[in-house]
Amino acid sequence: MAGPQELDSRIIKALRGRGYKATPQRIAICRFALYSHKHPTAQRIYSEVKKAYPTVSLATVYNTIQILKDIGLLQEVCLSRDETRFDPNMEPHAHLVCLQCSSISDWRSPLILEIMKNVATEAGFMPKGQNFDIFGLCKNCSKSHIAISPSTR
Amino acid sequence: MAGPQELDSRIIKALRGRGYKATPQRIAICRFALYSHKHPTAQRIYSEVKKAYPTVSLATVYNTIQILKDIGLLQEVCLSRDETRFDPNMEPHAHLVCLQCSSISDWRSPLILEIMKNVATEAGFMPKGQNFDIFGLCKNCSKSHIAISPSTR
DNA sequence: GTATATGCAAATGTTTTGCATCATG
DNA sequence: CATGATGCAAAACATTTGCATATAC
Repeated sequence: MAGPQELDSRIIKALRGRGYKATPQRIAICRFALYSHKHPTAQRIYSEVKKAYPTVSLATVYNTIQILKDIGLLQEVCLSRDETRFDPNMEPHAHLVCLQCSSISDWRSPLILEIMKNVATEAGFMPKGQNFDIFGLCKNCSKSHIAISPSTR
Repeated sequence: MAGPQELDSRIIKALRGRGYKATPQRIAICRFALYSHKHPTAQRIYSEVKKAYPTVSLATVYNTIQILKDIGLLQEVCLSRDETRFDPNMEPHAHLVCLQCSSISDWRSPLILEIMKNVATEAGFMPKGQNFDIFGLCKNCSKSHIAISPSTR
């Protein structure tokens, strides 16, 4: 397991390696965006970083997000017009988005890669990336759903 | 094949059946949103309908889109923050989004349903809907890509 | 010391809302 | 003819931009 200071030095290395300055605000933003495992929104990152740096601006948050996208460490997950989230998991995977509690969890499946292969061989489409969102009820919420309305159909 | 007037009467039936009035603007909007096969944006629908109804407003377009979503004839496809499109194909399918020519085509695959089944049995997640976008180069664009830069890697 | 990043405020673009007028059923 | 829809303008948001000041290297 990587400790906090080890994560920070990874971040600093990644930024400097691409010619970006490793400012404290940027490091804090990267820490949350890359390692919080929360699929955060820009606002959420902003609120979080504000605790340590009260004068930080949304412009800086967006600027840093853009850098992370450019260097391939973060991708956008656009669930709906007003629900843009960011995801540091760059491997092909699906998001299980709970319509009740709004939780988002990652789901890895070899079938995703298989679909992308099929698309290439059968449609001549050359895939570069993907975003797969599955909307429904998570394990917890579907339990309580059954408990509350057992005869719904 | 359904003729234009047959499509219109389907639309009118769908609207009235749910207690909505079938105004000419609404019919024109539905016609384009449901049958143009273009995955249009709200602006695109607006421009198109403006040709026949120059005073139509974006508010009416959004209002009608909302109705179509409510009655299950249309869904949102959020490709990125400034690329919200609408899709009348309510069957599970993927979108092949070309990064070069911006074309979007539908891709049906039984593997998508299989993934949704796996998610249910293995993660206890009860899927209600999905959105799967695959970004890359379409058949045409990948051809010209190869032609222009044969040794790229 | 210099180039770059920050934070603020203003601008942008999409979607939503309020309301008086108008058209559908 | 009553209810609900339209079109306009203004409001609400997230995101981007411009610029003077501050900071990293």
